Amino acid sequence: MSEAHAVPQRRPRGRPRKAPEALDEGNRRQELLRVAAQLFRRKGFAATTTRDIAAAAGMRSGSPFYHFDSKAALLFAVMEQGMRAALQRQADALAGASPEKQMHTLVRAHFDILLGPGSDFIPVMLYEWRSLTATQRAAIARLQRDYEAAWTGALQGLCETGHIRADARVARLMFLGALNWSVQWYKPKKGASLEELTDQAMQLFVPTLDAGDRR
Amino acid sequence: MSEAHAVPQRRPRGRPRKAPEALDEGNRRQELLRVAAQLFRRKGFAATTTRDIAAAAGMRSGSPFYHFDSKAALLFAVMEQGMRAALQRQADALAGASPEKQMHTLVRAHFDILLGPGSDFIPVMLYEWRSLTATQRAAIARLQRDYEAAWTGALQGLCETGHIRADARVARLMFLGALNWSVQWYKPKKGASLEELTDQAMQLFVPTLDAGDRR
DNA sequence: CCTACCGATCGGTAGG
DNA sequence: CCTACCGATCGGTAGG
Repeated sequence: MSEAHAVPQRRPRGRPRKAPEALDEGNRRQELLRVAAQLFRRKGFAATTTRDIAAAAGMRSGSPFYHFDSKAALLFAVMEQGMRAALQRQADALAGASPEKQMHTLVRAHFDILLGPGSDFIPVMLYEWRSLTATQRAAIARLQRDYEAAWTGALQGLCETGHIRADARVARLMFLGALNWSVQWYKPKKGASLEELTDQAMQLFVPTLDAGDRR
Repeated sequence: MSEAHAVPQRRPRGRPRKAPEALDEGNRRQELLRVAAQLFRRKGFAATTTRDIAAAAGMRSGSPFYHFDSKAALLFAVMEQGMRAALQRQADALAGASPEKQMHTLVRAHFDILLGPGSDFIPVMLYEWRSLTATQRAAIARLQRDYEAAWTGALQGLCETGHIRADARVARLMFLGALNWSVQWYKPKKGASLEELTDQAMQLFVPTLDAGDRR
């Protein structure tokens, strides 16, 4: 232990600073996003105050504005990060799957994105769309189009092979709607696992697919 | 927590009413519910001010509180009235339909409730659930259970006859989720009619049903 | 249902 | 990242 420095400086007001590590700033920002996503999901964007968010991150009321320009910027960052993570997860899953099981892979990855651990970001996107400005909306919509493209591809294949009777767009909207609704009723602890849920969804929507490809 | 049930408690003070016509007060109250539903749907409950609502109804800022105890009571009244109307519509539709077409009837009525003219009440319920108090939630949940009971009945029949492969509860959640999601993307003007949408949903969900019973 | 108003709270900022 | 603070806004109320 080194002896305490006798620094003659005026004692800074407030809580003594921790050691300024290089990664610290990014960590604090990330922590803000995490707790903001959680609160936005539970209480909604408008009903969540920046003071709520600061407190949940162990900060004072003005401090979130050191990391984000505004409350609106925080909401946007939550959705953007959520969509980027979702796209990554989707791509990883599809890369290691056979073409026949594409649909199953998409559903399984989607449930993980919606209901897996730490998954508040996409639910916030689904339920706070109207809280975005037009500019923000356009940016997130671009990411969503990439995400949906994978679904359109898989669904078109199933339409052409007669496994699905509806045009691919309507099928995609209905299918994703059915899955997205699960954030309203799924309870991780009790009930089915995400694996079982995936099987049930596949059996319901593509019953004519070979059981081997359905799972 | 406020007692937000729609108890029309009359305030003792205030200017004596003009013409004490029975319908007049109800009309203003009904108008408030209508514009509140519209605003709650567009901007969300927390982001809608009671001043917004008053202005949309052509009133001054304090006047909504003559008709409703609180903003929370207004939200509850919107959802309650929406559910009562939905139950009525569902019952009417089922009363005049053959048992085989039960499923088609339910889907068609549901689209009407969600997307038909003047249909802001149920979308508000779907997207502002978290803005209710626990007591309010319990009251609306009771109405929802009645609404879902009709679906459970129809879906159990389809499970037993092999038209649907999943347990009735999961099937109900997935179906209603798929339909409910339509409030996010359906545009009344362009695109399919509600009748066409119903046919597409039926073809997607119950492809093995006879075409005659599907429509 | 209007006028006039209040107390609380909110997003955000200056300066360190 | 904190302290101290501001201007705006909000839900709600008293009294008529």
